[in-house]
Amino acid sequence: MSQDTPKPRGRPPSKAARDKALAAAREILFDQGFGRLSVEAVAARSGVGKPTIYRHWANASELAMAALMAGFPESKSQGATLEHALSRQLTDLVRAFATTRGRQIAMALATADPDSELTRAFRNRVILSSREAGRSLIATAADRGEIHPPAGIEVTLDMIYGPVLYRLLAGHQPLDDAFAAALVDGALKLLTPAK
Amino acid sequence: MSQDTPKPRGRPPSKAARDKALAAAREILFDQGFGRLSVEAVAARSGVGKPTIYRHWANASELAMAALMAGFPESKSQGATLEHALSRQLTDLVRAFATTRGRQIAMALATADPDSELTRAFRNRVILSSREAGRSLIATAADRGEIHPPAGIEVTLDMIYGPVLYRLLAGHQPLDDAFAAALVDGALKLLTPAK
DNA sequence: CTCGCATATTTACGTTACGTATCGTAATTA
DNA sequence: TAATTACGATACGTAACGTAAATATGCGAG
Repeated sequence: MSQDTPKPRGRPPSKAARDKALAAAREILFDQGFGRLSVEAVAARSGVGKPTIYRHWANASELAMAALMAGFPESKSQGATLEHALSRQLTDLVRAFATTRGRQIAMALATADPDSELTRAFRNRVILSSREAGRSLIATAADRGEIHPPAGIEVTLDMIYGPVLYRLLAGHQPLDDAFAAALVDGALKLLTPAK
Repeated sequence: MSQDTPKPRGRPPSKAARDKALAAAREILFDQGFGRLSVEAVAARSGVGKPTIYRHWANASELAMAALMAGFPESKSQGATLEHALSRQLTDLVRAFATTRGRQIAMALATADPDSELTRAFRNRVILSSREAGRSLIATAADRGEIHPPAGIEVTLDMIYGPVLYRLLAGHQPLDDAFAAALVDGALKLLTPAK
């Protein structure tokens, strides 16, 4: 583990250039949308050279993911009871996805190369972190006897968090607080064994 | 209802050209993927003129949706019991989304103009038809007393069908038959009131 | 201090696809 | 026959792609 600094020679990558590109990308995403985010537009807006951007990200989609990831809130919801904790978490999550950013996230996710390293990071950070937080909430509640540990935890988690993406993409029903509350109800029904 | 033929003058739109374009689009989607589907490529492959394609569809994304829609199986699952019917339906659905087409559907959905008429049709036909089939399955089962009609039917449906899209996009777990079976279990747990 | 390296910046290039316009032709109705 | 409309072919200007070349710049190594 001592050789992880193989002595970087030459001019170091400019963090300033990287940050300027990310900031410009965020601005474009915010007021023009995902469809307008091109590498050329980011280069023009940020003053960073196009080849420099390509040295940092493979394409516009990866740049968008990086921009969307930066400053994404860590999901660390807590609460006295499982119901309370889930309620807080799902309400926040649904509200976050109800914004314009929600659709941009969906577009980035669908458009991105599924095998890319950054895509995996993006999924973990933005999509799956809430799911993992839910997993630990459930584990904690099971430990203190509040619920029985569910048999199929993976599918249970999918049934709690999947509907959010579903409504976002299909658009058949609104992403609102009532939806979050109903999800909590459903989750508890899944986690409470029929007596 | 008798005046719906306001006498179309001139040369009628060629159904042959339309079909050739759709066929070429399907071929390109099948062996090159969504990213390679351009209007120019479809025009070149089909022999249909580019302006003609634009006369039928607004852009490549709409053309892709039309191609993906054509020949999409109607979800009309049945079965003796609710469990059996759901099992058949969800197994088919999960298998359909596990193919390459699944990702193409997601990309089309995410990149399409959300307000477009064709996008709505696509959502209804490809994404929401299974959900509606599930709704009627549940209604039938409730009618014959197999289950109690759930309180929040919309969210219940989302919890059953949302996870499929979730796994497709997030890619954290496989889309396989075991997943479908576990979804059936979860659905029944939601639909069977705790005694 | 100077050398050499790796990156930044700028400019330019060839490619692809976009979406539109124009053209002459084919098909259909009045 | 005349009017109308869609067809295929072709060409155009624009936008963005991703890469290359040339020069400038920062930093460690000798």
